[in-house]
Amino acid sequence: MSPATRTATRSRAKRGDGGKLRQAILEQAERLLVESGSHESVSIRAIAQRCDVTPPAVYLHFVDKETLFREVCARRFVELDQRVEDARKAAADPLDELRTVGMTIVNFGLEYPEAFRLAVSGREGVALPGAFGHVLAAVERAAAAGALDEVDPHPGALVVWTGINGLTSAIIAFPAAEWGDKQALIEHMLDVLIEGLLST
Amino acid sequence: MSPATRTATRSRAKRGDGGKLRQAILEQAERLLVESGSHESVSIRAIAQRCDVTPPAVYLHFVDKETLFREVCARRFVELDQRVEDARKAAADPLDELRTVGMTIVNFGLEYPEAFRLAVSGREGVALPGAFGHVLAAVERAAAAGALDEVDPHPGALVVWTGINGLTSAIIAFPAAEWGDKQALIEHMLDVLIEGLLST
DNA sequence: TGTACATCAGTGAACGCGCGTTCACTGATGTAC
DNA sequence: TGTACATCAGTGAACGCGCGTTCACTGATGTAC
Repeated sequence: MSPATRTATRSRAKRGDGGKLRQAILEQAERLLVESGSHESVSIRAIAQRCDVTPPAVYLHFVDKETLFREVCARRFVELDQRVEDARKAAADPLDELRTVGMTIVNFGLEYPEAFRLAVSGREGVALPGAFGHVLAAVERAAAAGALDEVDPHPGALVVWTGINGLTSAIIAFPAAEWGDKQALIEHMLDVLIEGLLST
Repeated sequence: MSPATRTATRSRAKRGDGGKLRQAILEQAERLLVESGSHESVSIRAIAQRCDVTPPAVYLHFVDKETLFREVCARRFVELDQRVEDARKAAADPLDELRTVGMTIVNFGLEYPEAFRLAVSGREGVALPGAFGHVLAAVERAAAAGALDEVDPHPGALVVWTGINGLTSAIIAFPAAEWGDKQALIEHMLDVLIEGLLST
C-alpha cells in the first residue's frame, strides 16, 4: 500500500481513542498469525501496514513483539473458556456434555490454529493447557453421574484430550489432505473415544 | 564457538569425502529444525556453525535452503515409513496388525521425538506421512477379514492415526505431566480406539 | 623418481535486505485564562 | 470571545543485526609425465 493511500484511509484517532488502534493491532496481528502459521514470520512492520500506521506506532500500545503476541493468545484462551462454558450449559446429559466440550475444543483449534498450536506445543510452561481441565471435569462429572461407569477419569480424560488434539493438529498441519466431511469426522472421533471408554 | 576451536575440531575432508559434510549438514539441519520447530528460524549460518564449517560450504552440497530442508524431510518420511512396514510384517492377525502398527508409530515418536514432530508437523510437505498409509492398509485388511466389520476404512484410519499421534505429541510436549504408566496409557489409547471403532 | 599441474573442499569478505526497536519530531486536539 | 499552551497519537529517519547468497580466493591432495 502506498503512503498516499495509507494517509487517505486512516486518520489519526481522536484524543481518547488511542485504544482503537490497540484493538486494530491485536486483530491484524491475529489475522497475520493465522495466515502465516507462525508468529516468527509475522513482522511488526506487516502488522503496522495492515493497520495503516507506521511501525513505531505499535510501540505506543505494546512494549515489544513478544508481549503483543502473548496478549493475542490470551484473548483467544479466554474466549475458549467462555465457549466451553456455554457449550456445557447447553448439554442435555453428562455424556452429551463431554461430547460437546470436545467438539468445542476441536472447532476452536481449527478456527485459531496458531493459538491452538502454541497451547499444545508445551513451550509456554510445564502444565497441561486449560483445555485439559475442561475435558477432565466433564469426564469426572460423567463418571460421577454413572454415565461412564468403571472409567478412571484421569487416564480417560488424557485419552479423550490427546485424541481430539491429534485430530485437530492433523487437520491444521495437512489442510490439503482428504478429510471428507470434517465435522462428521470430528463427531466420529468423539463417538469412537466415548464408545471406546465405555467398552474397556 | 570460536574460530580457533572450529579450526581445531574439523579438518578438511579428504579428496572423495565431500559427502561426509553433506551428511553432517543434513543431520544438524534436522536437529536444529526440531529444536526450533520451524524451518524459517533455522539459518544456514547456524547449520554451518554446528558442522564447524563456514556458511558458503553448505552451498557446495545444496543449491539453496529450500532444497536442503526438502531433503531433510524426505529422509525422515522414509525412515518412519520403513519402521512401520517392518512392524507390520511381524503381526499375528489383522486386529493385532493394527495394534502393532499403532504401537510402533507411538514408540517411534517417543524414541525419536525430534523426528516424530518433524514428520507430523506438516510444515515441509503437503501430503500425509507414509505411516498413515500403513494405518489405512491395516484397517482395510482388518475390515476385509471381518475383524472390523461395518467400519469405513478411511475415516476409521484417520481416527486411529490422528488419535495416536495426539497422544504421542502430548507426551513429548509435556514430559513432566502426570502420565502414569506411559506404556499402559498407550495400550489404553489403542484399546479405546479399536473398541470404539467396533462399537460405532 | 621428482615436479608441474589439475582438482577439490573448503574460506573470508561482502552484497542487499528485512527485521525489531529507538528517538527526536509534528501537528491536530482540547483547555485555561 | 480569542489565544497561548499542554497533551496526545502518531511520523520519519535511523540504529545495529542476522539473514541467504555470491564471488574471488586458497591450500591440500592426487596424478601425469
